[in-house]
Amino acid sequence: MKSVTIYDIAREAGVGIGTVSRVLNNHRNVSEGTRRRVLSVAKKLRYQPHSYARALAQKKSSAIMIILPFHTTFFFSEFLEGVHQIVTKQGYDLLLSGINDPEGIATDLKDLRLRGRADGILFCSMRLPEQFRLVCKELEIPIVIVDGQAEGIDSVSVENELGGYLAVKHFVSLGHKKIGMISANPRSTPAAERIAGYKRALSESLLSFDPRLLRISDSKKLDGFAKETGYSLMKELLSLGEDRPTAVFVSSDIQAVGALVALREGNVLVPEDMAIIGFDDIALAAELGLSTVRQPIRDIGKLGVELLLRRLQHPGFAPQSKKFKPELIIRRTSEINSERPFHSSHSDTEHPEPLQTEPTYV
Amino acid sequence: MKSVTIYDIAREAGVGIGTVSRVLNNHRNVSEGTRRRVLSVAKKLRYQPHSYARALAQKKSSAIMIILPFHTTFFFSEFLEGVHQIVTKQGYDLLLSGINDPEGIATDLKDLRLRGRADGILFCSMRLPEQFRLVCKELEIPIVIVDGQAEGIDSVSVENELGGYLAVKHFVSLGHKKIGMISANPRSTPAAERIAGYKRALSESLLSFDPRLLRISDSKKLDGFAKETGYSLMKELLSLGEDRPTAVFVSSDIQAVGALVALREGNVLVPEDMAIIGFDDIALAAELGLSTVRQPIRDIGKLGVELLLRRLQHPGFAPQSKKFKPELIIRRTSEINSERPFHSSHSDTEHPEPLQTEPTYV
DNA sequence: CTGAAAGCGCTAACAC
DNA sequence: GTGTTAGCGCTTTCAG
Repeated sequence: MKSVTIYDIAREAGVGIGTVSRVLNNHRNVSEGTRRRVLSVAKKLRYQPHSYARALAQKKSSAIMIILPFHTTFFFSEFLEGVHQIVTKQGYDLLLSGINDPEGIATDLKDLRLRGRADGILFCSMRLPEQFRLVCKELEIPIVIVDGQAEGIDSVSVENELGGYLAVKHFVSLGHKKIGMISANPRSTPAAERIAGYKRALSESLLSFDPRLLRISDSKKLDGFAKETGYSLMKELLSLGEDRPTAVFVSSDIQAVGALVALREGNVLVPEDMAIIGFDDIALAAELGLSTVRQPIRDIGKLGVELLLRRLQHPGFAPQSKKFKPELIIRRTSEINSERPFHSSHSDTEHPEPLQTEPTYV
Repeated sequence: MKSVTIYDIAREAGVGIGTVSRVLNNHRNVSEGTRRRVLSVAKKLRYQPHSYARALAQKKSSAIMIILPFHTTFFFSEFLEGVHQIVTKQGYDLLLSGINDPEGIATDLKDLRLRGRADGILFCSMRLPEQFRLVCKELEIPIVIVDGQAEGIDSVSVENELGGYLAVKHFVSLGHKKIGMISANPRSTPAAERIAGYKRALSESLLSFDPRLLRISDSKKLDGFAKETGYSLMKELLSLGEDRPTAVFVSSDIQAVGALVALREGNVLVPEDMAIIGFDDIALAAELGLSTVRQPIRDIGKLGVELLLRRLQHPGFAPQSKKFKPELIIRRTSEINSERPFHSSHSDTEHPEPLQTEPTYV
């Protein structure tokens, strides 16, 4: 390894390595003369600090590990961009750890060997295994949960209950009386909360809750946040015949996509025969004209790291649970009168110029 | 830092730290007895190795850095999953470094300080700055270029020329005579290659090349791989009036999405009045029924790291430039006779079951 | 087989 | 202000 170290530059500049270190780290108590000299030598030698050596000496890795399931494609790109943006600004590295199968998460986490590797962890969209939590506690690595919650741990998420409430209230304002819901497995907290919002809106609107109209997935896979779930549960709703709902709130966009397939197969017109609102506002939603409850995903990412970084600096704080307010995005699938019957999603109102709308990612 | 080190376990097991290290690293020359004893103590103390300390001592970080632009959303998720899968299997970490603005990439790369931080780099979807290349060379960090190429460097990409060729040949087989193309900025190699394929197919089919039908973006931003580009260039094509093409190959799906918007605004039926084929096969494409040239993105990711890891072990090899063959995916936007006039892509052939296929909406 | 010792490159006291 | 000296936790000779 011929790379240049602080020893090289110390020798060349005729000073001690301590001084070099001080200069490189912007410490005070360095005469302007030597500082300049050291700096120039460093540049000449094209010195690059060795991050791990520094990490060892400082007992601080300057890295954030983010753990997320690969299958929630909804998180990628935009979320990571938000995180990355502030992480790097603070001089941290981003360690990415994807989980292929949230079911087998415990095993995956075992291999993580995160001792000294990351100063903090961003744990996304999964239930935090108790075991893992303990390991981190022992290693004194703080965790921030994103898109989820747990007692005594910092977290940032969206007000799911409110989201469900808003969606249903919108249906009510449109005059719907029979409002159904397709939900993921309520053992997932977000799913449970969205159901709660659905129920609150119903009762507040003096609409009785009809258990037949609430279809809940018992799928373990992804807790039911999958296209297939939306498809099959919508089939169930359709089988109700005359009693089927005229509007359905679906607990995620990806399920809503499945539901729309079922509707098309059943020749049910959307939104005329059945209105649909999803949740998340993934890129697909905009393109498909799917009304939805939007999560400010990039901001969630940013706030997540901010919380984490703050805790790294002030470990004492009481754990916080931040909540973002979701936003109802009305598109074609819940419009009452859509002039353009078919593919008219670009009537989005949130952005004036059609082409500036939802930057589409996948 | 009260975490347990090899000293703790050495003391507890009554051996030297050297022995502990040997046991932990599965070295030979350790008696079965001590090995067992050390291992049990390690487990009891819940020892976790410190990755950075090890990295320092080994002069090997066991990490791969992946550098990609955030805006090529097409890469995320699936690509990272492919990479992650094999990276972790080999005991490496994944360091994610996103580039917000490929224009300012040089600056971003400067702050990377990758000395000792990563053993290798996966450089995706951007032109490799010469400066950066030199730095890596000096640091002896091998680079593999993904979705691009450069003289003397390992790379993996797709046969873009062939992709363009296939798309246009398909149009020809459908009877189209006036075939246009919307392209990103040809200073991007993939874009240039796709144009070449377009031209080859034309001449091979004895169709004369009409310069007016080839619209090329001169946008610097993302090299024109953006929805806006597709939109405005399609507007240009439409302004040709009677001379406009009856089929258009678009150099990326994301641009094709923009083009479709322009078509809808112009009341041009797809595919009746104009057929469209994109490139990439992002998830949106399936949902929108967009015909496209598919890149095996996950495999590209896998092969990329494999190349990289191989080079780490055998630095001597001559640089390789691997190419995947793209695959033409026919969907609604290039079908000749679709019974369901607009959004009826369910005739996809690649997946038998309806839910596995590309559900489109109503 | 195994213990002791010498680093890996850098930071952080601690003297001068 | 600046040089020197301990480590950080682990791997790797090198003796024995």
